Amino acid sequence: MSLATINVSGERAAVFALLADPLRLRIVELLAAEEMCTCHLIDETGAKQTTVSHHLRILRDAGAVTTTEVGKFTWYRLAPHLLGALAADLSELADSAEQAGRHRLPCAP
Amino acid sequence: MSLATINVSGERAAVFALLADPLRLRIVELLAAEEMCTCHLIDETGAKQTTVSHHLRILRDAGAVTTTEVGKFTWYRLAPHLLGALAADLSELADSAEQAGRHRLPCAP
DNA sequence: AGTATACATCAACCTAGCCTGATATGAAGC
DNA sequence: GCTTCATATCAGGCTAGGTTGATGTATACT
Repeated sequence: MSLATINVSGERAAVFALLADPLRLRIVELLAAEEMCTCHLIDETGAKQTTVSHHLRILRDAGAVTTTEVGKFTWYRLAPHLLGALAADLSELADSAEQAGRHRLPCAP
Repeated sequence: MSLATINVSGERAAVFALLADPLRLRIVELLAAEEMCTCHLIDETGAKQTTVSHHLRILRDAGAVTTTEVGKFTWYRLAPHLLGALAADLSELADSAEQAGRHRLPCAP
């Protein structure tokens, strides 16, 4: 596998990893519906404050969310194109899987 | 958060987790292009046989791939609708994120 | 029958990542 | 200025999961 391929798969895998935790995926789903501040997310998920803050940091570090601070509240919204790009990638993958010829390569050691 | 919601997010997160490892994602990408046997996947990825076998087991257990045994070879193909369903879910999420009204809920403790 | 090949499983190790209690920071209100 | 509230960070414990060498199990070949 080429280095480029490793990197591409690695970067995409990193974005999938963002969605691979149930609580973090739930947070992303909530933010997909509307902008929310940390207190809402704690309320809606029922998770501890530190836990929610931990996952928000992961999403922030990955550039998946942006923040606006208003007084003592911090508002989170989804970064616009990250999910869209991933959805496009995944759809393309699913399509090629659908249309892939089912011929078998020779097994020639 | 309701139990149902936990489960839904949990199941979806589990599918995303399948794609969250670079090597496993690479394997899925390769299988999206054509049916392959283990030896091809080892070749293409450059990973050790046991490592590839380990990831194939995870994909098998999750129902993401199906196998056909031909002699001493095992052919893997992607399960047809798993990726498609996930792509649809993700696109829906991305769309709602795009169209979400940017009003802010009150923060009323 | 004996050997080689393809693949799976096992056991052990190691790292990444999640959860949490304690603590820090910083804005609001009195 | 002190307290309160919202949120972030830190440090520690624990678990899940990735990698790997050794080993098991078929199948194919001679």
